Amino acid sequence: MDEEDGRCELVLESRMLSVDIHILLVDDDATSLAVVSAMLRLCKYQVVTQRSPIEALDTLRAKKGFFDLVVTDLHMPQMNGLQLQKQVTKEFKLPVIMMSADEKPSVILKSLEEGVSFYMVKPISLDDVKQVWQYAITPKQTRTIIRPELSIDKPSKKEMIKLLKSERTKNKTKKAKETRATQSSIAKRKAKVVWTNSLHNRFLQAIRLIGLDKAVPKKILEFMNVPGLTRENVASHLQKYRIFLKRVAEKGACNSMKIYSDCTLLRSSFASSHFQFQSPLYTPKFQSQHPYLLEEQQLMAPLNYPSPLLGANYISHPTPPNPNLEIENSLTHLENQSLLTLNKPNFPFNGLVSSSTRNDRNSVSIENENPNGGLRLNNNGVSNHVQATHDHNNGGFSGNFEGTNQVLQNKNVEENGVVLVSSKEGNDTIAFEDKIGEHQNCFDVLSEIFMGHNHHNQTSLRREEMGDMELSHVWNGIEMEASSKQDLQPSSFSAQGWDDDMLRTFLGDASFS
DNA sequence: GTTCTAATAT
DNA sequence: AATATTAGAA
Repeated sequence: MDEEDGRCELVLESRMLSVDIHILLVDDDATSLAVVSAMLRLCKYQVVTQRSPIEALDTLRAKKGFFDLVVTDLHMPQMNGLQLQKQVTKEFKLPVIMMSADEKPSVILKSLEEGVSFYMVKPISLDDVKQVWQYAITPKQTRTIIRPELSIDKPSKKEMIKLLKSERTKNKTKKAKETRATQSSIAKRKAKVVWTNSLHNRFLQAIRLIGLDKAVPKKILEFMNVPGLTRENVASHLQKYRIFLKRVAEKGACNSMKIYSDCTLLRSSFASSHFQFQSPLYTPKFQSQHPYLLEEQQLMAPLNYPSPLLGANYISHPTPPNPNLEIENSLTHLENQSLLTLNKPNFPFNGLVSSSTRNDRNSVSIENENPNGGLRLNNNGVSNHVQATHDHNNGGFSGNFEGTNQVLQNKNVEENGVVLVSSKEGNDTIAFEDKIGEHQNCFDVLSEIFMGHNHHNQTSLRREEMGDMELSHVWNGIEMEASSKQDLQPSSFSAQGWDDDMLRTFLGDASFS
């Protein structure tokens, strides 16, 4: 292995960090091994290759502590990828990335369930490879937010072949040249922060706590309390977020239907590209299975804040309260209605959000927790229609309607993929479903609608844990949990429960007649 | 001098 | 399209 080049440079807070990521690559197929290895090296990882999983384990034993990550093929004769993963996790506590041409959801799910960190469908793209470092052990402090911006143009097939040739003939001059060019372009611009849904949720949470009017980059950064994130990162994101708010304010609630249909179109185009599933790194269950991830919990400690209505009590959470928070200055606004206004473009529901997977379907449900009125959905037996009845006793609207029809009236439901489905009677739940493999997890659609933000490359998928018929309440990341905890506070925070404008968005104006 | 924000670059 | 960078205002 060449020790001189192959460095992965990350820019973090104006300082250059140089981190070597050592990857053990296992694949019985020689061609595949060569290609993937070349791609990894192109992205400046340190790679050791191995044709046999048995020998791979020997290598790991011989060089204990040397590797940060194992990337393995799934189908191998002596020992398959999952067996290897099990052994690697048990013996070395190393993260394992699975590769396979198999894109059957059942296979992908099985792998993730077994504890694989990431599943890449072959043929592997350079984008896949660029992401790989995030699952390595080494750059702990940066893993969740900073990605090295390896400004390499996607090589054409010809270039890839050329690259492989130069690899084989060890054309070092050319390689060194390429490396230098790449590194100089890396040094020029900072690594991009990937605003994942969870990071964005944290951003929104911070804004809620501060108040939209007082939310400026420095303060948001302080509240977000995410190591490595800079004021500039937040400023940039805030700018985008404000543009989104403006757009929503200008178009008004009626036109947000248009936003919805735009989203579904976005989804359709995404659905044709191949799927990537990301492990739910932040769920406690996942973390408990992977000791090396426990540190991450501290890294992304949930925002915590005292509830003014609960006195000195903190909302139950294992982590200590955010020391940056000043109750007197920051939370007084929560006692009036401004939160409702704030919530509107973000997360209008006073309830719990979960997404899960059941059989071949993704589903997302929003459950209204407001005890004083809200939306009630009754199962009318038609799976892609929803019936809603508002609690009349509490001064809201009432009536039955088929929401899906209203929203998707001009669309072919089959094409759109996302359908509204009703839930158990009395559950106060709106649920959405789509088909795995044909469409993106509908959670991303909801993210787009509620938060004006959708990170298409990071589709997350949750497994159902309960029985067959019930949707499980698996939190979609730690920030969702934080936000649900906020919503569990007394309803004075969001006086109306369901937001009328949002209901119009989903259910159409006819529902209010 | 620092931070914010609109504009602009990548 | 998303994020970083910059320049001038606050």
